[in-house]
Amino acid sequence: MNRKSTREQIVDAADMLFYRQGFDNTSFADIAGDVHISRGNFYHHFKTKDDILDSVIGRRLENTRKMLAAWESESHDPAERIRSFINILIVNRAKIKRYGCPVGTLSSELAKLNHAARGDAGKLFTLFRTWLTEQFRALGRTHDADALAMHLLARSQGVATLANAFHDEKFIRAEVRNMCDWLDACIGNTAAPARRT
Amino acid sequence: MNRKSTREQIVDAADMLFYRQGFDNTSFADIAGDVHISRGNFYHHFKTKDDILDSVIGRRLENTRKMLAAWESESHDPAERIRSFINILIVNRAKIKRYGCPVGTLSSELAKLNHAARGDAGKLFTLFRTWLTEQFRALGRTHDADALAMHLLARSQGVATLANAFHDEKFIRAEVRNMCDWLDACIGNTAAPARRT
DNA sequence: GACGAATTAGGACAATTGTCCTAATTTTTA
DNA sequence: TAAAAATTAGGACAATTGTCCTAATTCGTC
Repeated sequence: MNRKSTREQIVDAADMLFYRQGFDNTSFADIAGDVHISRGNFYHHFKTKDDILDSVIGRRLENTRKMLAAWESESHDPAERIRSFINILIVNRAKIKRYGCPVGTLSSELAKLNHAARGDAGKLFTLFRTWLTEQFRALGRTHDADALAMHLLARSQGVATLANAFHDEKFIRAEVRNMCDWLDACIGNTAAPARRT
Repeated sequence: MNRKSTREQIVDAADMLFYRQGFDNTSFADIAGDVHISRGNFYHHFKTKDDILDSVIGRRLENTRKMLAAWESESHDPAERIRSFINILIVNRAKIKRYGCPVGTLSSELAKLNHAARGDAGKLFTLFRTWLTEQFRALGRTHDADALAMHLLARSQGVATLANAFHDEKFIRAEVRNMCDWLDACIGNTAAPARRT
């Protein structure tokens, strides 16, 4: 048993619903229905809807940090670590096909809403960017590590967007192979490496 | 003078607002304010908000077809045509930085809303996909033309998403160079070509 | 200039939204 | 067990939403 606190349950449900339906499109009623509490009960745990969003983003940031730390402990090889990043597209392929990338879609939505939490959502991207940069630097690509990190980040974003638009999991697999080949070409090679498409 | 019809003005304003603020986040009041008409006037031109969305998507489809036709008439070289596609990231860089890609963000939003016009919005992607596939086929990449088209489409999507998230135009320019290099490596070469990052 | 059609303004309508209050209930503490 | 604190339910509240009705106005045509 050991039930989670109501507050935790709210953040859990909100996290999932914001991902599946979008932040703006998710109402207090939606979350309340999921958690099986009354709508009026929210105010005791969160003052505003934006407060829930802040908690959700905080939770995602924390989970992401844990995931990155896990990848670091699983392998000391930077290339293998980067492959762990690339591979989340495969691990989460079913959800990505249905709802897109949780980081990218939230960032895009909050940008359109011109929402105050825009910057906080961007921190999720920064987390991956900084971490990837470190790995590429460890690979010896000291001078263009950040550019490589951004490049890889962009490609995984694009894959998620198209996989969602075309409802295509096979495309994810093909592009993951593509990215792994690209990574192999990067390894221990400062000059122009070969690749295939 | 030769003023546009009210209906056209509504679609114009809706097109812009849906792009900048998102479809769901744009109200009748927003559009009415832009066109300077009363809110009650809408029903004479459109029965529902979804009807406006349909018109906006239809307009975007038409404009996209015109753009593709223009690129075809401007050059008979498939590679040059593909470069025209890549270059829209540069042409629209300011808007992309602020609002992301109009195709990708609409597609993502309608997916989250589970909106009926999801499929229609996807046709915008299909338009680019089919056209790019034709160009790669003309380049001699007959067996993997569609994969190359999807790959390029995904990369431009990712660039738009990250440029928006990080408010970074320089990144757009860098990735456009990157994509052009990749294209050069594709030209007249069925085997694995060289590239740089 | 008069008539009919097209267009427009203004507002009613029910539904939903986020917010916030109060009272009841449960849980914790002494 | 009794008092205090934390939690919950239910609903009020104003604002906004998309929709749709009616009356006034503008327009083109004879």
